[in-house]
Amino acid sequence: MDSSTATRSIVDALTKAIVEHRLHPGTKLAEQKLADHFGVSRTLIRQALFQLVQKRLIRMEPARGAFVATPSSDEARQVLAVRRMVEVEMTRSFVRNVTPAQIKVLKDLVAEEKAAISRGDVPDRAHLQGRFHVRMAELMGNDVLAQLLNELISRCALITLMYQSAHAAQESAQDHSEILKAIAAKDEDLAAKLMCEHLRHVEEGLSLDRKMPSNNIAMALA
Amino acid sequence: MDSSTATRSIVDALTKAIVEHRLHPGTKLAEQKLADHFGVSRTLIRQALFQLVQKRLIRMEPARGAFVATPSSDEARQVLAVRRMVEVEMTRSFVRNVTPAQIKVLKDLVAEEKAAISRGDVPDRAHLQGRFHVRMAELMGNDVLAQLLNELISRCALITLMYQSAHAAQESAQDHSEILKAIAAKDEDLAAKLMCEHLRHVEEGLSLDRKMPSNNIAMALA
DNA sequence: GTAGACCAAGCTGTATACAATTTGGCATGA
DNA sequence: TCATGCCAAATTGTATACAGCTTGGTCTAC
Repeated sequence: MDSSTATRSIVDALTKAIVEHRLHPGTKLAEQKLADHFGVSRTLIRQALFQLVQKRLIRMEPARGAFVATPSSDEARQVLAVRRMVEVEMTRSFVRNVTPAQIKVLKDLVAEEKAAISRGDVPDRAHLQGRFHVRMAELMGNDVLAQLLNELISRCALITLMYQSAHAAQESAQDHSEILKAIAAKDEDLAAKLMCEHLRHVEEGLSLDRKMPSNNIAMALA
Repeated sequence: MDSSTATRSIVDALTKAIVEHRLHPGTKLAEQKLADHFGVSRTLIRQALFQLVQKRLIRMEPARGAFVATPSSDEARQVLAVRRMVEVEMTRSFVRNVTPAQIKVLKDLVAEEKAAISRGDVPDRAHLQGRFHVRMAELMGNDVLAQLLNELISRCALITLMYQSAHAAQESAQDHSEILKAIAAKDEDLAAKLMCEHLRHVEEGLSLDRKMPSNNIAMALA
């Protein structure tokens, strides 16, 4: 088995668990437990953990271990400020070259998102909420942009888990619908404005009450 | 010694060597040689290499090893497209709240940059060229933005090494001067326009002739 | 009963060992 | 002369060993 794949699959599994809110902020990630779970040695787990540190999804404290990141509200605001810079311009660029097929892709995505919300599926909801934005970047054919946005949005998943009120998810899906409508109408200014407002809504929707973390790693990764 | 620091210092040293053009695209990074150089075991080297993969500064081929990244011209264009999205908006935001002290910081930086160019110091030049942009983000107090820009600019350092013609560096420093002038005049639109044009200049300045890599790791890291 | 010291168990940080794969060169044969 | 096959050396991928630190609890002293 090649190097990348083994470590990478661990990184992906942990990333997914964190983004989908199955591993909560503050949860300790003990190396031996993860090693047992994945059936590998601690060597590979450590390699994966170091990569997650760079993705800002976990933090490592010297001699104490790895913990799921707990972004501060300051960090939350900064991430969203960056997303506004990037995504408003991305939306403009997207509208200029959008095709009907691309609109359909996004439309289906919004439908999935709403379905996940209405059936109360937290992992799917958290995942799909971000996919709308990443998918737009992918459809533009700019992989660098897509990967960058994917990172920012992974961090946002942690942030919304910590700070976002429950009903804000529905509002978010509705925003996506309206943005998509503006895109379909090729109204660049409106789409950009709605995207900007959407991201402001998310920021404004952040409150400061944290939920308590649960520490059941095995269940989260099952 | 704590985990982060040991591995991190290796990551930093290698990042610096790559960004400052002392390690050229395509150079093989043999683990044992790096381990000997840094006086540590391969374990730590591998941890560092995996982090560099995520920063897109190197690539790892299964069972073959790590090599300094050789970004395609497509990737170069995509990175610069993202930088335009981010930095045009960043410039606008910066102008709105800029202070005289901040302008002085950037002014000194441009002076350093020009000095490095005129004395033909390639490492300093490569490093300072990017610092102008990162410093602006830092001065805004948005660490997330600063780190993100730092990553994009590290990749750009590789790109300009591969594709940028020699005299383009001077042009770049001149652009920085003019952007700074517009910022000092608090002319938001002009500063944003100049920043956008600056990044377009960089992109247009890319040609497709690659330089040959040299493989002397020890000298590059000395 | 509380505070502080101390010890054992567990965990992290790093090095080393070993299996599996690649690489480069040499020999062989067309 | 050039292609092919094969073997030794080197390199990567993973596991394991071990030293040092952290943690949690117990025991003692006040």
